[in-house]
Amino acid sequence: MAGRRQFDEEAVLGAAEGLFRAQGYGATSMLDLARASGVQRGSLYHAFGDKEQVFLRTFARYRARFLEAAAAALADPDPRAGLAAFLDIAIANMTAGPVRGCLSTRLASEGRQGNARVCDEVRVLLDGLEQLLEEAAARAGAACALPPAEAARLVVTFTRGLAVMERVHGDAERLRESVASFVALLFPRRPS
Amino acid sequence: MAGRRQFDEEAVLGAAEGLFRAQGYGATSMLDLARASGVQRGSLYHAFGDKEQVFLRTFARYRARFLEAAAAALADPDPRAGLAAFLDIAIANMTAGPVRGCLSTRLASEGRQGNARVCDEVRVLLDGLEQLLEEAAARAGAACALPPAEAARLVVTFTRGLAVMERVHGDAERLRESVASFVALLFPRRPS
DNA sequence: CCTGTCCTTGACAGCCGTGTCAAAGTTGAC
DNA sequence: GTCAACTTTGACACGGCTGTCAAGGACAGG
Repeated sequence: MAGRRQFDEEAVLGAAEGLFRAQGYGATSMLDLARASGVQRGSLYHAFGDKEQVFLRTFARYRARFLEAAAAALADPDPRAGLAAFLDIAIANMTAGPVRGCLSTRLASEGRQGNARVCDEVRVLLDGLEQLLEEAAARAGAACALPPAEAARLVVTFTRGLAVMERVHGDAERLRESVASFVALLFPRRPS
Repeated sequence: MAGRRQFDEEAVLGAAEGLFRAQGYGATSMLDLARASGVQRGSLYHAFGDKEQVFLRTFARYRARFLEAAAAALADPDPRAGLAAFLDIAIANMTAGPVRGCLSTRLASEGRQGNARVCDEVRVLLDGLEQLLEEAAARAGAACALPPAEAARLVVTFTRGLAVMERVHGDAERLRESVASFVALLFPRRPS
């Protein structure tokens, strides 16, 4: 029952991600994490320190994965298609799989009141995303109806709104309709 | 120390609104409500029943106030100005005063996991808002770059995104910049 | 004045969550 | 084989939150 570490750290972080995503940071207890991962609470304290550390490890993993996927989608040579692909990923990210909800938006909503460190980490993710979007918008040139910086901020803000609407309606199709409207607005079809 | 009710119910609901706004539903305890309102916990249970009832009373009051203000702003004969005025109100709603944050977005983020009843109430508010916006967009006619229903949903989604960004950056000016970009997109200036 | 009704207050039991720790077991290196 | 280092496990003390309740005070109507 002891000796070398018994549990798979990746599996724990995966379980933690699901819980944080569904319940947020504050409402998730170490007991929840222990139950969901099948690891004793004491072992988690021993291995990670406390909940904040579990979170930081979980979120770093999530952020890397998310930004990588976003960059890949935005790399499409057609900027309009790239934006659409990115937004598709964003929707899939919050509606696919057993656990719904957008992790970063869930965390962001708790604000600094919840945990300042958590809030800072979310900001880093959103700033990184804004950077990617701005570069993509810059590549798009005049096809984009707004200057790159403005477009990037608007897209970030819009995706946060999508995540909130997912919580309220739980309807992925509805989100896709909003995305279509939004893309049409930001990348108007040229009357050629 | 007893006899007729000692406290002002409105004052209690006002304090409750501030707490729910800043901390959300789940993270606000009856003890918090008691401390913030200066009313003993037992009295609150006696007068309201439980936290959910306090919430429902608080939110009904908030919703009526918010929708009324929104309708007033959107009544502007110039639809573009109406939308801008509404978005100004939305920003003021989440950045003015001692307590920051948007109540409905904070609540929405907790989703059904938090409390299904709470989520339902928020949906009622957002549906009501969408209705108002759709009517305003219909009045705007071709000045609005999207069909009324799509425009309305997009505006609702966008305001939710604004609320999340407020949590992350706490910067009202930044929100106003996003609003300006968004209005420009939805109500493009005619090259006359 | 008296009585029923209502409100306030402090206390209680029960549950949950945290963070710590000692006991006990396992492993790998020497 | 021995030993040190490490992990697991259950237990503990502590504090917060909930919902309830009995005791007691205050008010209004008869």
